[in-house]
Amino acid sequence: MFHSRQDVCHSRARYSERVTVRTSGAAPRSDVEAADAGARETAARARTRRAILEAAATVLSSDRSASLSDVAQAAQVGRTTLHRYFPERTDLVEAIAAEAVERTRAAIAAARVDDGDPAAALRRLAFEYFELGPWYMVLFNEMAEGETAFWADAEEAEEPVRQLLRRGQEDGVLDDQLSVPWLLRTLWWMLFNAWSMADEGDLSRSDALRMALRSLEGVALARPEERAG
Amino acid sequence: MFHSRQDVCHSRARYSERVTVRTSGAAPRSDVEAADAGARETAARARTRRAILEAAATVLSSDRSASLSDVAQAAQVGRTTLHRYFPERTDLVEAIAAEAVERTRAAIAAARVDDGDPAAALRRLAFEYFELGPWYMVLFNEMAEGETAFWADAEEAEEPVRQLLRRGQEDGVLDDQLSVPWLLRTLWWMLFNAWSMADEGDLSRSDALRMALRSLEGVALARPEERAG
DNA sequence: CGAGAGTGGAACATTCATGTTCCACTGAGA
DNA sequence: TCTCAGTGGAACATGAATGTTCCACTCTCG
Repeated sequence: MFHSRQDVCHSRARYSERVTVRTSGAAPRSDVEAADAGARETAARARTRRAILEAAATVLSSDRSASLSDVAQAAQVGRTTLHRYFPERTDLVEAIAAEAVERTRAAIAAARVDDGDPAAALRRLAFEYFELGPWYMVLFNEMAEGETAFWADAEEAEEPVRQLLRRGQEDGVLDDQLSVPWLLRTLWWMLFNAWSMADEGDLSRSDALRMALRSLEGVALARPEERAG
Repeated sequence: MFHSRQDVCHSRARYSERVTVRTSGAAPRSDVEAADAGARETAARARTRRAILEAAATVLSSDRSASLSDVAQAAQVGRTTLHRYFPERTDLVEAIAAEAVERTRAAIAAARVDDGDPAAALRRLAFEYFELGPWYMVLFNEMAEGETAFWADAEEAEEPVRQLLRRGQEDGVLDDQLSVPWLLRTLWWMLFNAWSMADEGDLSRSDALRMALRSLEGVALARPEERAG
């Protein structure tokens, strides 16, 4: 099973091999070499790279089956150029994943998850996470299986959040009948729900966020009145 | 945008045309004709059809990018045979969609959504819906855009559920701060969450269902203590 | 004014899922 | 036994996305 994904990986491996194997004596003729040299990250290159990444996040988040042409077009960049920066689709997705993890860390830091009331911290976190919408939508669309490396990174980055949830449960502020992984995933799903409804235009972004927060609190907050039962 | 999906539809239209256009006088040589004649639904054909549909639901729900070969293999059927029953991928997905809507109606009926306490009815419904897992996972995987016909059917089939939610809100049993569409989608997302976690083996099916129900109630049930605020 | 980085476009090769055809095999019923 | 529906497998055709190369253009910087 999962042949298609595997095959993508194979072809990538084959390509990388071809690139790296080239002994330095060979004529540095092709465009790939130029890209390789550009690892120095000129200002121009950095800008282009950002544009592509940004566009990719937007396009791939709203249309799971968008082609690289679509991405290039959205980035207002030739398909060739796109390939210069991200030789294969995998590379692009990996870059987006890296960016997503990066932003996740930033969001967690900004939410100050270790400070004060866990419920308030969770709320702050949800606000921050909400901004990551497109980035994670891409990942959930593109990466069905495999890509274990990314998920490991993401899990590690979210460790503080898990700690927050545990703390909340211990303090009796959060429902301890629900497991930490469940709560974490619920957080994400709530935000996905909000994102997609906002995307489809059924709802304003702010209304979506409001409902997501309210729902999240409904799920995660301890339910004192039930404790008797 | 969304070219690829469109193109699939185009090719399908082209094919159908070719089939239907054939005037009855032509020599009934090809396999397609045989399939056409088999519309009588022999017992054997019905069984094969079921097997394919069932396998498709299983495979396509757990692996979004599974090929028709994978499906055929899972159904223990030749790829040729699969194409005899469902000439194009679209046909297969449509059949699954139809089955899903069918089962949705059945689930709603079984849950007796119009009877008694809305909260209890919602709980019953969640139990019933939980069984539909694979069928809907396929649809959410395959049908990114378009397929409006299906979604219309699905929406129509779920009208009783919307009515239930409205009733619950009017009775003060369900939270009226959350819109009915939001609640409905939340119900589905909760179940998805449960399905996927169970699929990945992180959780037993029953634990997953338990948490989903508890979470759902956390979201949907009115929160009396907050009413003061 | 050159030189070279950065780019876009046309074009080609490859790969894969898909759709389609044809033929041989099997088993159940007339 | 003959027949025929149902099937599987090999094979070919197609179309799309992808990966890759080459060339011409346009800037900017020396």
